[in-house]
Amino acid sequence: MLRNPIPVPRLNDVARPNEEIEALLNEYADLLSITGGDAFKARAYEKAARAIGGYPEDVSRLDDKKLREIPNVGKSIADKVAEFLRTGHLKVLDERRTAIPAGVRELITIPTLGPKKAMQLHRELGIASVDALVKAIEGDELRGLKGFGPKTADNILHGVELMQQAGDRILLSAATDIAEETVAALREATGCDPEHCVYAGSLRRMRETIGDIDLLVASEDPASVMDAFIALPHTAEVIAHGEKKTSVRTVKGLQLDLRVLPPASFGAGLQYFTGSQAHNIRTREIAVRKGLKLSEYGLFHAKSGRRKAAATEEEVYAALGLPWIPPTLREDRGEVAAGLAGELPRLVTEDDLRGDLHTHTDLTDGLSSLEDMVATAAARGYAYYAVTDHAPKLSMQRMTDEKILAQREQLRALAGRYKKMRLLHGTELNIGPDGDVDWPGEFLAGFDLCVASIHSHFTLDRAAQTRRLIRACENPYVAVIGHPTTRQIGRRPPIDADLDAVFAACARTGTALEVNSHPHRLDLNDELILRARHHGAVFAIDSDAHSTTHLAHTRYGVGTAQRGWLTPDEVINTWTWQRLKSFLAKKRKSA
DNA sequence: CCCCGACTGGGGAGCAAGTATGCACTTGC
Repeated sequence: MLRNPIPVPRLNDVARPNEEIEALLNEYADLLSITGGDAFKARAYEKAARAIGGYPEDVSRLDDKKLREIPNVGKSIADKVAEFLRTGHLKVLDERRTAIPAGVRELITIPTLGPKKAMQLHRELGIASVDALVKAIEGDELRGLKGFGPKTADNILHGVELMQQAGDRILLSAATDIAEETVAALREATGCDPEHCVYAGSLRRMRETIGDIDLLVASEDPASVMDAFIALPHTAEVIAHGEKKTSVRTVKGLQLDLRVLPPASFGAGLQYFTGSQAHNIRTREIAVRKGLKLSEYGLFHAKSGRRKAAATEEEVYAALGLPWIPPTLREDRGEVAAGLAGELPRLVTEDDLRGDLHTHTDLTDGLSSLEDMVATAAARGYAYYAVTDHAPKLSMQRMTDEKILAQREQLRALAGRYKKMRLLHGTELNIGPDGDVDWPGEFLAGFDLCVASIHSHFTLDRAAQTRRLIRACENPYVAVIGHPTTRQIGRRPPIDADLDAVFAACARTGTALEVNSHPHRLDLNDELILRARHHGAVFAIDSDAHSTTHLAHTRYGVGTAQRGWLTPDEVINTWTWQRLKSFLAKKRKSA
């Protein structure tokens, strides 16, 4: 079931049509499954939504015939897409929306609460929002309702809590899209200097979720910029509108703050509004000790009030005796001390990545063909690229020995076309409850590289989870542990395991830990990367792409890796193929 | 609803886990 519990705000008329239609079709599928009837129909809409969301071409530019060439899009759905593109509405969806309150759809975003139970709650108790459900549980109103025992109530409350941890925050990827679109629009505004129009805040630091978006513009003409900002089509409500700061809430409820500064203060403002607050407190302490005062307008001599630095961040940091500190490090995790000591890490960047070691094709649950995935990878300039489709134990994917061996032949045949990129044939193995994987060693030896991940039995106890992960590390053919904690932001908690023991096992056995770049995963996250580093483990920043468009998700993985202080030397897919090859070979020797 | 292989209709994944219930249903993968 494709759901998105975290509201993904979109600008009305600048959102990518593919994503807008994906959301619409998903909503329709949800409403179909709530009202019951043909389950396959709802599934068909979900599949089409996914296919359109991941489709590389802008669907608004496709005619009816081309629309129907998208896999899982037939006549009916193509007609609906065309209807939406033409009219901005979908009649059948509007009808369903009238019949089912939005809050009922919201209910099925609670983990463990599906369409059947949501509809039952609505039908029998008139519950039409998450809040109303929580109140009903707390008021013991579910007692006697068929299918809702005490455990179910507990699970619902726990699920709601999980959702609320993500709170009103949205995913890094969604916030990035909105911020980039808004910045692009503001750069066109009268009085805006395009060179000094950026986003700051937690988004610039690349936190995994974002509460609101801070925008920063240097201008001598603030009023014009503010007016242009308010006039953007996504604005639903103007919260504050002043000379220096304007805040709006978008149609999807996301807050955007715009601050306009004099050009001479831009660097100080950027430093200040990037944060984090804890980092700013550190830098201010240094300023105070030097007899200086740091604010969003600049670094000043405390006594004379004379400005010492303000135009660029580099200047401000330099005047404090610090090198420029990358925003992803500004969390008060020792970056100021490291900067003072001249020991800031040389962080891994997207340019450092020489390949992607975890990707899928339409042989399993991917949306793009092997040829398309490989061509897109080559266009990214990779030196090597691994195709790692799901292994048989994830039975929903229906993988067989024959299919994966046929894919290997196909890949080898393709290799001749790519002189600069080495194609690797791999698989994403399933780590069973005991730590076993799908195939025996002799079959695994045929792969160039194996990722191994947990896809089931998420609730084993701590000892069992730890044991299974360590056993997977000890498998000589497992090169990478994929999305090690299996958490999904706002959806699923991480498994309970003694991760320090697992990290130590990775370091000992020469197994890389994945930094999965999928915006819903970002797994390992920054804090766990920092912990794993201490054990001497190495990492792989992978896209886990299920579509050609997902290969670019590595930007979020790289941001997360930077927040974990990773250098290229610690990331195996920045290495040359020669070095990576010997890394893989060394572990296999233990077989 | 889509796809496929047929030509008008059938199949689409199918199981594990958990809970409530008394052997069934829902959820999630």
